[in-house]
Amino acid sequence: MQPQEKSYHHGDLRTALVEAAEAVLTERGVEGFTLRECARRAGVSHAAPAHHFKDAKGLLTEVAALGFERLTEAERNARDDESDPKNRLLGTGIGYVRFAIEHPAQFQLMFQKGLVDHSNARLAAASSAAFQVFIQAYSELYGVTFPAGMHKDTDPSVMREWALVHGFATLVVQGQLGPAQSAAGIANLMKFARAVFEDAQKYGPPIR
Amino acid sequence: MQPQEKSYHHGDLRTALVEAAEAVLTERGVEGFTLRECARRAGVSHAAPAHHFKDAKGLLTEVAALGFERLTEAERNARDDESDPKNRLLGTGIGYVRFAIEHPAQFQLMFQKGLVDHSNARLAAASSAAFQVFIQAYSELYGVTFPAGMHKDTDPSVMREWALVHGFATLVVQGQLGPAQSAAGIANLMKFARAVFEDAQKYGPPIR
DNA sequence: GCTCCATCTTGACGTTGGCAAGTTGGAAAC
DNA sequence: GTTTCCAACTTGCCAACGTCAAGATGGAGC
Repeated sequence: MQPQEKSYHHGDLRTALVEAAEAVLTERGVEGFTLRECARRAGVSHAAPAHHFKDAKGLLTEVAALGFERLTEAERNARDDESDPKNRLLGTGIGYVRFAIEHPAQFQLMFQKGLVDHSNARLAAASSAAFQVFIQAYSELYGVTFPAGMHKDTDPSVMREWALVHGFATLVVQGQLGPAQSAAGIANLMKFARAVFEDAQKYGPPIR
Repeated sequence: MQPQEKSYHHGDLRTALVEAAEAVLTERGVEGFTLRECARRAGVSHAAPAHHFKDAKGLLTEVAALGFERLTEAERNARDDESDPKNRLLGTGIGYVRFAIEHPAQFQLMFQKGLVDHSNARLAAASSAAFQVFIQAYSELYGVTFPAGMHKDTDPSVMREWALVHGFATLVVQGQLGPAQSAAGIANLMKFARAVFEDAQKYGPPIR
């Protein structure tokens, strides 16, 4: 950003494209994304991105990986907002939902098969990390341990928690629940999310 | 299908296009869908669909509405497969997941904002009906009643059930869990789904 | 001061969705 | 039985897209 915005031949085009892609996604949604628009916003020709990303999917994969890293951060932050240790798992889910609400297009991209390259190493690592925060919070709350690097589809109890949170987040993003644009709408949805998760925890396994 | 496949000027192009669209979605996924390919498969020119659907979104909306109607049927069938009345809610969820696994592209389409016209009456009705089966099964199991035509985002307990099922289904469709292509993979996932839902029910509210 | 090559540009190709204008042929009207 | 009409379909066009190939450019390193 700061170092010579107009060095013309150079400049940090790679990150500029990633930032442009995020802006396009935010403004126009996943299906409104075009590679050429990203190039325009970065101030380069339409063929320039090819020198930094193999193709459109390559750029989107980078954005998705970044999204998973931010999702992980959002989970951790919301978890650490909870003073009561019993609420740390709940908080993780709240952070998950809040990220989805605040970055709906990125969230949609991250979890949409075919739009990103799932064999990408950074993406896989970031995706796994986001899941690990979840499993860690579960382990701490219920006093159980799981093998490191456990597959996502192993334990029904962990899956129950993740599916609940992910289901709520996707329903919001997909517009199946109330409007998530205005600040009031967001606040309502977040309150509702907490109510749902608390309801689930109320009937959950005994807490150690 | 039967009546004069080649009347040339006529024929049931509307339904032919819908069937072609479903085939394209199945073969190429949501992002591989093109209106022109549908026209090709129906044996008409690329501009013919415009006389039956306003645009590509119009055709996809029809397909999505049909999908919701089939989802409703799948929920009911799986629910009625359960002899034990306590398992009728669980069965509804199983039917939901099975539909998603067997028609991943359609499922993705149905729940993707921006690809379909959400103001479409038939789509809204079909979507609502699919939710109603769910809420009905919940009511019967737990002996509570909800106002007819209740909004989706009203009751935390119902939402907890729906989000869990929808979350599991989307995670499967999005490829976050195991492979869902082979018959063995599908069977594994369905078994896992049942385990997750049973786990949730184990800790659910007291059954009347 | 020269050379090299990564970076960027220009231009092209094939494909898409959508619009406009022309064609066709069955059904309704006479 | 002929004519008229209009919904259904075709052809042709446009702008925009992603991607590829070939040429231009200019800073880094020698």
